[in-house]
Amino acid sequence: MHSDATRAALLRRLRVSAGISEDDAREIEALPIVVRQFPAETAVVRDGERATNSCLIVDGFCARSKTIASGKRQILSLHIPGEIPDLMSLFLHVMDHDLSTLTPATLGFISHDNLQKLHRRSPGVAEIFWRDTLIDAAMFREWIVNVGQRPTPARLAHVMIELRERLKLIGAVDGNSFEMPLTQEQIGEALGITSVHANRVIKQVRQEGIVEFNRGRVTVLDERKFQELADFDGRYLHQSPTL
Amino acid sequence: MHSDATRAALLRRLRVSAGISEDDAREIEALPIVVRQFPAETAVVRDGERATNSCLIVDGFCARSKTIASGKRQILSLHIPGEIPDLMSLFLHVMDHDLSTLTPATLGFISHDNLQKLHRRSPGVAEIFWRDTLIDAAMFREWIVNVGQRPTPARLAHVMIELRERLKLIGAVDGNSFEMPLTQEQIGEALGITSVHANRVIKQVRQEGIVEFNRGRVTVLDERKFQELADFDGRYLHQSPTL
DNA sequence: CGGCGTCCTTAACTTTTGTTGGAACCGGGC
DNA sequence: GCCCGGTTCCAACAAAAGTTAAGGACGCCG
Repeated sequence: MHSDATRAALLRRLRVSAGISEDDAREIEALPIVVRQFPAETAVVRDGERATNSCLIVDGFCARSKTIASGKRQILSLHIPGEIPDLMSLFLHVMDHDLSTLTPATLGFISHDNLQKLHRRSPGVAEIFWRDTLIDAAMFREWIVNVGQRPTPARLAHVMIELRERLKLIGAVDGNSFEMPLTQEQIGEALGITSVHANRVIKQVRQEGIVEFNRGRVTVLDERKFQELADFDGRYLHQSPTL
Repeated sequence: MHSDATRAALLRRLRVSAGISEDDAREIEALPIVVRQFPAETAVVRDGERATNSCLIVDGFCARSKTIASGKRQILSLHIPGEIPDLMSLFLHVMDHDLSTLTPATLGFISHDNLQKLHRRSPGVAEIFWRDTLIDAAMFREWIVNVGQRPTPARLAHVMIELRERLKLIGAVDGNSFEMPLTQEQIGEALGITSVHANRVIKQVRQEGIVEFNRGRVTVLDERKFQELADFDGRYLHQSPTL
């Protein structure tokens, strides 16, 4: 079958994480997708907008965020190739948050019409996508815990490990290092702290020889300490479909 | 049709929030539900358990939470009659958080088998439930923002208003006051602060004449100040199905 | 009705985090 | 090579939140 690069990461992810059947894979391969390039730091969909497409990340990094009245911004999640961060807009038509690129990105747009049709035709695919939005919610739950309860160094380590575990699924971890293209300002927005405090925390874990963070790349120096610091239990990622 | 009290709050909520059809309502009325009583402060399902049922709150209040290694607990959401807090376990079989009662509660258990069958039979119902889990996720997103970015008095007010707006749907708001059966310890766990700080914050909003909180009941004294403090925009609750 | 346990309340003190402002660094464009 | 804008980094100080400890209110149960 014709399996183009656009869908490769998505199918790879679904195969590992959702145990997709070959029929379902074919259905997904047949989905019409319109590909478009975006520069870094650009809004893809904005809070309040009405969406008629959902967006597959083909290449690059994205983030979801909300901005409150005072102007403070909270990053809700990071997204990598193979993910469809705004699948929820299929049923929640008006966006309640922003989706934007972190890096230059190539995105594939899938119309809600076509997704709906596919669901009617193939309930199995519908379940896979439903499950995907449920995992999304599970990640939000863990993010709440991170921001609400963990000491700031643990927050940083936790976000890093979550990202790494997801990057592994698509084969994007290179030994002990991986991409995490955020500025310290953005790291602060993800962890619920200011950028200067983010800087303090990064400095601290660096000095303790646990992890290096440089120009959007994480390098783990002491895996044991890193894990211990992060208090990470990957069960919430629900990466095993059989469970 | 036989519309018993068990399903009343659920149907009321779905009618307002999801625009359910009469056929779908009949399907839901026909769902077998096993009702059980629970005392206050009791686990219904625990983190790590494998669920074969989902649980409809018929009466009483529940909360979802996660506990980290250090023993700290984060409350993720509050739940009221008519909601199915663990609908997600339909596809994410092993729980990644706890569901427990806050008050004495009567809960109705719906087997995953019956839910699956209903979805196959009636895709419209499946979409309604899917939408419901997506709203759940939207509430988590807002909860992240609350804990991550808002000053603590605003956090408190925001959680209160969210609860109130949801209680309105099932007709459980009595003028300017409504139930919120949490101890100050639990409020702290919801807001990501300690119980003594929760006490400070409650004292402050009380002294400013904004809101009273007493033995699990909220009484709003100054609605304007309350709204302003909370920075509340209910769009994320997606209570209008047409949008 | 007295005692016990839970929750609420507060104070004093410590630690964490935010704020402000500025210096050093770094990469890209000219 | 050099300037420019955005990061990164840092220090000094201020504010917010955590910790510990203890007294008081309140309801429940014996």
